[in-house]
Order: sequence, then C-alpha cells, then structure tokens
Amino acid sequence: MPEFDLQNFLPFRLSRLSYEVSNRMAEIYSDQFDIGIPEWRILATLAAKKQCTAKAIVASTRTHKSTISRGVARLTENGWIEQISSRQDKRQHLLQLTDTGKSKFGEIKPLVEKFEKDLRAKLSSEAIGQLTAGIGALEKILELGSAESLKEK
Amino acid sequence: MPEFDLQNFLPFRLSRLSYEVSNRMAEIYSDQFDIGIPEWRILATLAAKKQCTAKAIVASTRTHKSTISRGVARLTENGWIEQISSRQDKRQHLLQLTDTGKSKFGEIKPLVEKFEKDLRAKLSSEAIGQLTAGIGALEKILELGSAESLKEK
DNA sequence: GTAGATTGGTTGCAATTGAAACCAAATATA
DNA sequence: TATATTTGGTTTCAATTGCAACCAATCTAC
Repeated sequence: MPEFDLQNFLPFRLSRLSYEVSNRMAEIYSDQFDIGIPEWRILATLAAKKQCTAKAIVASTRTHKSTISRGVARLTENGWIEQISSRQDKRQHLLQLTDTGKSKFGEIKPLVEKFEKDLRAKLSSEAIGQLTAGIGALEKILELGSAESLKEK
Repeated sequence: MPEFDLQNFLPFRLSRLSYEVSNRMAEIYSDQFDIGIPEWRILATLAAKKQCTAKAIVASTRTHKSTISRGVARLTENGWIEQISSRQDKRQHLLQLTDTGKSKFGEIKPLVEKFEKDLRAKLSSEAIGQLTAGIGALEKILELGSAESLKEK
C-alpha cells in the first residue's frame, strides 16, 4: 500500500503555485487587453531587450517555439510589434515594439507590477529573500540561469 | 519607452521553473507508464488519502474539475482505480486505487522520489530550506495552504 | 410535499498546445 | 561550385485544456 506525500512534494507545489500566480495575473491583462500569456511574455521580453529575434524570446522565456511563433503573428497583426528584416540573415527577423505596442505595454506594465508588488507586500521581507534565493538556486541547477545560458529545448 | 525586467519578475520565474520541473518529471513516467500529469496527481492523491472523491482531488491539486474527471475516467478504464458508490450521496463516488493501481503506483513512486531527491541533492541544505520556506509563505498568502483550506476555483 | 437553488460530476465545443514535418536561408563539406 | 547539414521560423495535426452547458442527486424554502 504505497503512501505518498503529494502535498509536500516539491514539483507539485511548484506547479500549483505557478498555475495560481500566472492565472491571477493573466486575469489582469487578458480581460482589458486582448492578449494571453505568450503575448505578454513576448511584449515583456521586447520591452526589456528593445530588439531581438523570436529565437531569443524562445530561449529566454522557455516557451515552445510554435507558441512564440503564433504569438508573434498575432501581435504583428494587431500592430503591437513589427519585424525589421535584418539583412544579415534572412531567416530571422528582428522584432521590436511599435509605438502602439509601447503605448499598450505602458498601460499593462503598471498593472502587472502592482500585482507583483501586492504579492510581495503580503510576504515578510525574510520570506521574500528566502523565496528569491531558493528560486535562484533551483534555476541554477536546472540551467535556467539568467538569460544567455539557456539552451534550446 | 517601457522597460521591464522580465528575468527578475517573480510570476515569470515561477512559471518557467515549474514548467521545467514538471516536464522533466513527466518524462520519467509518461514514457514507461501511459499516464500524464493529471493521472499522476490523481494516483498520488489517492495513494496519500487512500479514499476520496473527485472533488477532494480537485481541491487539493488545484486542477480543473473536467481535467480530473477525464483523468479518473482513463484510470478507471485502465483498471488502476475504482469507484465505491458511497450510499450517503449518490452524486459523489469514493475513489480508491485497485490492486493493479497500487502495484503500478508502487513502481512509479520510487522513480519520482528519486527525481526529487536528485534535485534536492544538487541544492545546498540552506537553499532547500529557503526554497521550502519561501514557497510555503507564498502558498499561505495565496490560500493554497495545505489541503483543506482550498476553495473551489 | 413540491419548486427552486445548489452541488458533484460529465460532456460538447472552441481554443491552446506541443510534436513533428516542413520551408527557406545559411553554413559546412566535398 | 555542388551537396549535405544545420538553423530560424511556420504550419499541420492530434491531443489536451478550460469554459460553459448540462444532468442527476441533494438540500432549502415554502
């Protein structure tokens, strides 16, 4: 008769947590603006990097390449982002926010930042430190390190 | 020109982390046994509680009720779990592992436990403590507390 | 009791997803 | 230079998902 303590099992706790956080946050922008999680990630990445290719977004967000491809297509249709054909390599397109995109992202950003701020506000500063350090350590061993160390999935 | 530091944004880091961990773990059992994440959760919950209803699994795993419903159907077809009609309330069925289910889960469990153990082994004991405490704190404020405090989504 | 609301669970449907096949451009090998 | 391999990205297809409508059993209010 196999026992199992699911409630204390790390992978499970992580996934439940992330599901909850992502969904609560997605409520904020998916209603008011018509975008989903992949689009949000693309926008945020482009806001951070100013310009980059789809591949770079795939690597840094660890989202499936077809999901990013479709997100890019949708955002391009909506006029939030645009492609600058880099003449170096005609396979890849450099992406960047359009003025509309910047403006829209400018609206979403404070909402999302407020969400995270509210979350942090409910935690003790000790807990925040622990969480950040713990996540950082886990990222490191999973080679999810900050940005560039990421390999294609 | 909106800046945004996605790489340090908590919700994003959590989701990337959880995605990575869940997928690596799912590789372990989805190949050898023919089950997905929902099935795994149902099995683990039943192994922990011995008997419970689908509703209880929904609450404790925070997985959508239709997902659990379908998972239960699949596992029942495969003969891994069975329903005991509780004569109290004819809407709900008490679920439990069959002998086959127990045996199969008994095979999966050590693999999955090894996965978590290997993960922990790569972390310093300080990091483990931080991670656990941090996650616990976040669970608390999201009311993801252990088990019973969970409300229907 | 009976009408109405609630609850546990299922199902139909549309949307999202990931894997794999694919395409065109670029690079390596010959 | 021709050929093969790799690479960035798209698309097709099947599977999974979540929402909403639904069903049957229970509970509530009259």
